Amino acid sequence: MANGSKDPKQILTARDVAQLMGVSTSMISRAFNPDASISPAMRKRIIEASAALGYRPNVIARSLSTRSSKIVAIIVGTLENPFYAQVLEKLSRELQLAGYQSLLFNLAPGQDVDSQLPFLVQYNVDAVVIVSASISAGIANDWTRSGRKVILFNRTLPDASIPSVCCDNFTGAKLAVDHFVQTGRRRLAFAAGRRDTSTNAERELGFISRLAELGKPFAAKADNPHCSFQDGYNAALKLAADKPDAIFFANDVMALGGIEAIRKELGLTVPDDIAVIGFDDIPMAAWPTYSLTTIRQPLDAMVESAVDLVSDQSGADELKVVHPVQLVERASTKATSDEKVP
Amino acid sequence: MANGSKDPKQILTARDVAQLMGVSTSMISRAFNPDASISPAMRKRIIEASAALGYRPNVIARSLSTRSSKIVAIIVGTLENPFYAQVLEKLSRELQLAGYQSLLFNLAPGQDVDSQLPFLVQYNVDAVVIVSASISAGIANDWTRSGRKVILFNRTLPDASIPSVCCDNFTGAKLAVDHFVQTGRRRLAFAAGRRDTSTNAERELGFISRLAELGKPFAAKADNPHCSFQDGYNAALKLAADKPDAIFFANDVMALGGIEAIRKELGLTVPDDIAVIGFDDIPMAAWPTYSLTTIRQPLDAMVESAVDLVSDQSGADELKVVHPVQLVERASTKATSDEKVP
DNA sequence: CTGAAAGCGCTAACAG
DNA sequence: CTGTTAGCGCTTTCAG
Repeated sequence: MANGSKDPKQILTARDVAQLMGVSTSMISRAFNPDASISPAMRKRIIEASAALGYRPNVIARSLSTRSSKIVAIIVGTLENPFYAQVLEKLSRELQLAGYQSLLFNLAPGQDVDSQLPFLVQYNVDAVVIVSASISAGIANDWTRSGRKVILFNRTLPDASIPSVCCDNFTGAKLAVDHFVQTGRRRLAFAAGRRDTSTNAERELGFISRLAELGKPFAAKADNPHCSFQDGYNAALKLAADKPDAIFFANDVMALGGIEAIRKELGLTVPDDIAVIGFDDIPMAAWPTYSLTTIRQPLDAMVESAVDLVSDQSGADELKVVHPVQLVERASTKATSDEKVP
Repeated sequence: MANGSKDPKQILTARDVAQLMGVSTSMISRAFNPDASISPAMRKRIIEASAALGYRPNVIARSLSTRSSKIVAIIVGTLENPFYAQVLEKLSRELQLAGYQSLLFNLAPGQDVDSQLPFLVQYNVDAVVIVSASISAGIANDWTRSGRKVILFNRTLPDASIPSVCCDNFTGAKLAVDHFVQTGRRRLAFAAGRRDTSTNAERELGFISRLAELGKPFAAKADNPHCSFQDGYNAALKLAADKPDAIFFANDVMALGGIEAIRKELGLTVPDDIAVIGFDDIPMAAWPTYSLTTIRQPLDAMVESAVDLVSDQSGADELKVVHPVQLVERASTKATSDEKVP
């Protein structure tokens, strides 16, 4: 019972360590603060003692003082699209490496970012990264004005000066058209994603404008609310009415759904009857059954840019980073029958 | 320039609101605290004024006082398996609904939980949910003893008294065996996952013991370090040497890889030549190409249990929740040729 | 039911 | 370089 020395709260504070070492608490604070004036010897002593005692500065208390929490909020929608699961994983990992922790906010289907932001202010987050969701320009500007960082990932907002990192969707779509044309396709169709996202709008614009540049006809287009596998499946069926010999899907998940529909429902083959190109290059695109030609987003580079923006002290606004894309050719667009996907 | 009233820091504190309303800061604190003694009228007035002014209590400051942050840490490994992406999504969403925020910790491939835990203590997290990763009994006990909650999701730790939520892996595996046997399969093989996880060990045990109960022979078994698509692919090839007519994979992702190998590499069909069962019931299992029979984990119920454990005040330790599983029959085990997966 | 006062654990001037 | 003194914004006794 009578545990003589201390109450059993088990967890040390800076003052405990200070008393134990016979120094002031400021000293122990400084020891953990890279650019504080403290003698190397003292710092070493403190760090070592802390390690031995198992003391670690309380981040909560620290952020109350500094008004900077070293935590960044990541706002994501559903993770059912593996691409976003990858984004989240890499982003949070890289942020960790850069010394940040990630507070995860899941947007329920109907929810919009704007309504969630006020919530975040309570957490003193240093930045919020919005992955593939939209935010209204007004709110975004309010936030950046109040000294907080907002970074869009995979979206841009033309009329607001918030930093964003994207890939070159426009060029990506053009690459798809060119590849179709080079491999002899004539009737190109497009399975669009949600109309209200910059990403999809850019892909659609790239597709259509390139087709126009080449003087090629445009077979058909289908719109899709959710960008899901099922949407891709349905889109392929709808587009089939116009007899396309190639379909560009706004993302890989939709393309996989499309391939399923082409095979199972229409009884056609890919790529012989219909060639298919997707966008993202998710791991599944490489699976033999699909072997999907796609436009690869340079995810690592994009994540790196995002982390740079988060940790950037320069306060440079209006930073819109655009990464180049690359077409990855697989069987879903090859015409030679020995390589075709059955 | 001369913005008379206040400095432009934009963000209100309890004291600001208190002064504006001519009450004490304690009052505004109480207004936001459900079980504090305050007159309903006063509370109403304060809540309304706060809403109008855009004031929200600062969570950081609050958790410094209360030593409870209303944030829970979720520790996950890779999200490349869609099942875990789903877990993360649902878990964080439900926690949000229950008033918690999720701090996400990504374990790099080599990293173990033990080394990360000390890190978490800094954040005053109310609980940590460890998803599909292992933790040593010693550390786990230390944590629970120091008043913090640790909850294992999809793992158990027999020799430690930490709460966990799992599905009935053992029975699930038995169901798979029974289903194979009932549909006339004779040479059953098992593609195991990592040996060092309770989940996989239970599945393996269930499979083998049921086979023994039935007096059936055991065709073959392959071990796999990563439980990935590629692992499943390789496992199928290795197991093929023993000519099984049915393979049970430790999870769906592996099963999908196995199906690919069976079709593309071995030139056999599913289910005619080899029937396949997976585990988890990820969305892809239902895709027509795979139409994978699988053991469904009741994810919603499991997440609900986890949230209950997090918010449970009863302090009841030694809570190991096990949810029943269910076999979902699809084409990968049907023998009738009109339904077979070509 | 309400106000005053004393912290939570840390950082940030300010002296020495 | 080091110690002292105030807070960060909120909660929580303790009086009244």
